[in-house]
Amino acid sequence: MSTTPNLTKNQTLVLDVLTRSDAPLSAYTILDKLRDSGFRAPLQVYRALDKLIEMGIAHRLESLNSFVACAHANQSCCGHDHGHGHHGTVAFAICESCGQVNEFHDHAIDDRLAGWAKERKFKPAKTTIEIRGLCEACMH
Amino acid sequence: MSTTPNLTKNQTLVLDVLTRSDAPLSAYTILDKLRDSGFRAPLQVYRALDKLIEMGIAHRLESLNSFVACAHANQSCCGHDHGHGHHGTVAFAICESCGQVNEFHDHAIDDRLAGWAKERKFKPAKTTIEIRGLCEACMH
DNA sequence: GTTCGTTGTGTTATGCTATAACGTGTGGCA
DNA sequence: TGCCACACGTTATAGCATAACACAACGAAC
Repeated sequence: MSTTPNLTKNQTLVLDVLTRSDAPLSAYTILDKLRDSGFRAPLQVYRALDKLIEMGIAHRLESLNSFVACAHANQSCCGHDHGHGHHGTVAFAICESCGQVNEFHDHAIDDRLAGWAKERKFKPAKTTIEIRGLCEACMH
Repeated sequence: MSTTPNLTKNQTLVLDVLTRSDAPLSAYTILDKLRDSGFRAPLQVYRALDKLIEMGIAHRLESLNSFVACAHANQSCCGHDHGHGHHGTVAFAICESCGQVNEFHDHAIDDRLAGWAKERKFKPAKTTIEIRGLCEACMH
């Protein structure tokens, strides 16, 4: 049932690193972690990331210049399966203390943004929602 | 009634450049535009930008690594005046063809994000909402 | 199977974005 | 006067991203 196309060797390596990490990673950090696997240049990382993001398996966090594996890969959303649990726009809550990221989505927000866009005849291609702050564990 | 503190010389210069531009500018582009005014180093721009953003007079567009003047400076929002028209979170619609940016805010979205945060005891510090796409004029 | 286009890959070089570290100058204020 | 806070100036460096070129692997069409 999975619509995941087979990943290439480099894509698999990058995705594995992201999946094993509990915090976002920069492209250069990923590169360092993959030197033993034969990676030598940033482009090898960026090219793999581009594809993973295009497939919806990874996300870029704009406010951090770094990357995470999709937390909802291969999950359907609210009964609809669009491939990789592709649910409208994804939002991120990023703890500035511990670095942990919480990925979620909210149809009400999607609708609201879609409504704004429709009114103005603006055609959305990609939407970024990132909340930076402190998670419960770090507020003490 | 304005709560704007007096801006320093460098802050004024940077804000003027942003205000005159009809599209976001990168820090280095601002630097180039201010060489004749005596600017020599990126830090002069970044320091001014930091203050302007702190005051809410300018915004950073995370997905573009660039900056705009606040479109709502000195305006109150829905009857409430919090200084610089400080209304919850601001969202941006960015046209990837012409570069124009539309700044807006939506209380329903604010409420929704605040609700999510409250449920998880997450304390938001700064929220980024950016829609990239095509504006009406560029869709033809 | 050969030809050809597409896609992934490897490598070098370069450009853009942002901050560290240090020093100077100025104005307010006890 | 002496101190503090803050803006400013400068050099150097760190961190993020892509251009340009070359080669290899694969599949489709003939």
